[in-house]
Amino acid sequence: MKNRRKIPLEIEEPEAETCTLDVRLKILHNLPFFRSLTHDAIKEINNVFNDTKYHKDDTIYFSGDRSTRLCVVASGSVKLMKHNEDGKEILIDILKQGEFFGNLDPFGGMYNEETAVAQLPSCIMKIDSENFRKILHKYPVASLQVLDIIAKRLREAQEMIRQLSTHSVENRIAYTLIKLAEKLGAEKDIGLLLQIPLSRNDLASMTGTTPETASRIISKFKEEGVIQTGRKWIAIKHINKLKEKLDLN
Amino acid sequence: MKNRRKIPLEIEEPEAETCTLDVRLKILHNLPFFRSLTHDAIKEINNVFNDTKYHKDDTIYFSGDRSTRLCVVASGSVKLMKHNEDGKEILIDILKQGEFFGNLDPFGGMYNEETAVAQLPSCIMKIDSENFRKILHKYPVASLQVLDIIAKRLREAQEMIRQLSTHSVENRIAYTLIKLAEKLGAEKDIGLLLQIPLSRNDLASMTGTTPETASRIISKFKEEGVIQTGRKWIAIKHINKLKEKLDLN
DNA sequence: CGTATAGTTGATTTGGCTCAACATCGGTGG
DNA sequence: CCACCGATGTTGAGCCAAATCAACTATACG
Repeated sequence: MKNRRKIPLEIEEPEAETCTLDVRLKILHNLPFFRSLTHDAIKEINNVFNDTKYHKDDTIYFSGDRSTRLCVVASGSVKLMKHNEDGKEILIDILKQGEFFGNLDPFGGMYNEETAVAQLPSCIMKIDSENFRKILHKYPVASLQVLDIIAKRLREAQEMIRQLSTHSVENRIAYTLIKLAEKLGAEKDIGLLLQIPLSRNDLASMTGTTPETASRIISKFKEEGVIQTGRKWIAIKHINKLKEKLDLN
Repeated sequence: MKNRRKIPLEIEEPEAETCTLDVRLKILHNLPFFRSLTHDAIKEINNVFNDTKYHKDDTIYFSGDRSTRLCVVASGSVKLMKHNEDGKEILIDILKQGEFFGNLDPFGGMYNEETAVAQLPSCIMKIDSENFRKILHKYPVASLQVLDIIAKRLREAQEMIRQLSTHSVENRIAYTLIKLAEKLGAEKDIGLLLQIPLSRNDLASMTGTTPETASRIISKFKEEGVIQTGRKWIAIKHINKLKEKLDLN
């Protein structure tokens, strides 16, 4: 009856130790905001970065920590979250290789707004935001590109606000699954497999609901044959059906 | 019993026609991101801007419009909002003199994400975002400052998301009133008067609720003596009491 | 003044939260 | 290799905050 598989199906956990000079240069070069810089510039920039490896579930920094570092995911995956006084948490974003996070405005806020946790074994390249600003100052093109990325995140946040204000939980979960699929989906025989360990709790805190409600909706989607799931994994069989759900309401 | 005044109390509606060269230069100079530029640079920049006057409730642009303009509020006040298919709308922000909005990324999105409406008679200075980028490219300091502003907006949006996910409507309204008071409050005998026409509907769409619920909460606050209100205006008598509300829950 | 718009208030309904009991998975150590 | 246990996920029942629907009042504006 229940055709869910017993095994989490090969979620590849990337090696943590991929931070050789070569890899670093390549990553820096592929960063959207450094892409247009020369090789020499990248080399120079590389010197200002240092990197740290994290195990799964290690905390990279805590919300409220005084810190002025900008971080780049060199490998692995990072969860950004906020938590309330009462312990409730919300998951802001999941970042993959090449995405950045942390503080890039040493004057505005000297402390971190969110908590960053390695979702998988990860290598994080860090730079003091003061230095990063010097780089941006020196390379205006990079500056504009960073601007675009932040602007995009702002748009996404506003879209989230719109959804929280006006859409049902079912809608929001469908939307979130689609987004995750676009970002982290890998074609498998079972469907578009989300290449991250995603618990009901994670999904709930991404959509502003409770694990119980998330579970109910997921069960419903499963019954409808739209997705397949197991413990900490989700695969989407019919992304179109999910997208249809967005239209109603 | 009800001590609310009959008259909207002097909300000064700024003149729409304050877009003389002098004023323009002054405004440009006071823009947070141009503040550090020389007078000559400002003059040069001024040439690339042009301005348009809007009456109250005029639409500056519609969500979805194809446009690559960046806008700056020279005078007046602008509402940014999104609306759903079903007509429901959310109010993203209210902007005053010196704040900017619109599209500054001509490559990312060529169309507007929100609708912008003049909340008061307003003068809006506009620049093609391509030209704005040229300016930013030329003046890296400005670029970094724009970055900081966008980053701040992102943080605010994320805070809003957190609140929508975890706080009660009463909390959110209290929070929103405090924010508005900080931004738009003017000391009057009745308290901190919010210098904008703010309907229950506006308040509701800023906090992700319905006008009815907003009205109920506002009534409650009024009974508690925390605020005074009338048609399209709110004055805060005891902002501390509002702030206390944030702590519970 | 009269009318349209904005705001209030009540009654009813409901989506989703809470609390609670139970099922299942997967890792660990015997 | 299996049994066990903690973490994770599921499901049900009851409840509550807030949405909806609806009737009504107050306000400003022409």
